[in-house]
Amino acid sequence: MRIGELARRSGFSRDAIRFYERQGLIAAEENREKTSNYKSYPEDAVMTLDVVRDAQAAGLSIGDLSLLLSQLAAENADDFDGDAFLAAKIAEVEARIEASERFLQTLRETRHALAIAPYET
Amino acid sequence: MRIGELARRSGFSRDAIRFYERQGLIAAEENREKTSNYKSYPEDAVMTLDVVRDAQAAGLSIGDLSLLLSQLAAENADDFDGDAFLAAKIAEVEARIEASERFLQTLRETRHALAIAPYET
DNA sequence: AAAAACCATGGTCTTTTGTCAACGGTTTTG
DNA sequence: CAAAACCGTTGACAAAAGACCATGGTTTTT
Repeated sequence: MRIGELARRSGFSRDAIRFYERQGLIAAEENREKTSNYKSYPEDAVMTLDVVRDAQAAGLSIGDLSLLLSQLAAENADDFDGDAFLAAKIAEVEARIEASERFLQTLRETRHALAIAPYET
Repeated sequence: MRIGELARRSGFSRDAIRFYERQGLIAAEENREKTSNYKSYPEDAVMTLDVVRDAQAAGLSIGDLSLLLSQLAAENADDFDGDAFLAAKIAEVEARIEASERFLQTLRETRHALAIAPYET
């Protein structure tokens, strides 16, 4: 598919998609449309971008994601300890979720307090 | 307390604290140390910064936080619908937690797959 | 066949969240 | 008291994650 369709189906802008491609998160298919010079993206780019969305929500940087995804598709698992990296990222995300839940609690309590006494001066 | 102690106790750098102060997240006490011109921060700034840390982990921007905190200390709840804002932020954070958990699952599955077959080419 | 919509590339611009450096004062410590 | 550590202010700089614009081609629609 071309970038426009990918944008529609993924919910990202074309510019964002091009940016992700430059960062190595997704790749266009090898052979461009010969006549037009248009790029073509594989079906699974949509799924990859879905993961990217969640990963960003979880606080990962594009750089981290780039490492991870290249890791998944890696042919040489030698030059990089994937397990340690994964373990570290898992711990980070867990910590972020815990902090988010603490903060959620704060928000809820605040809301409650405002609902009870909205006109205190 | 002065900024150095606040930095030690909160875990933020002095520069970050000054930045937060400019953004209105915390405030120094009114009267500076007369002779020295040093600022003095109240005890509860430490707690505020703890909340700031969690809020950032939960994906809130400084701008959002600034609104929220000013809302909490507001004397006029009129010009701003605090409840709607809180409700929106609560929904956002909940969504982010859900996305984070989906991604966490992806990470764990990936780790598992790598642990089982680390040398696949 | 025009017009409208799409695409690639390259470059600039923006926002957010700080960091760093410099300068001149202040406080604490040896 | 001198050195070291601290403080305020200002201003420059930086990295991340895109948005935006211009240019010049390509498809699709009318």
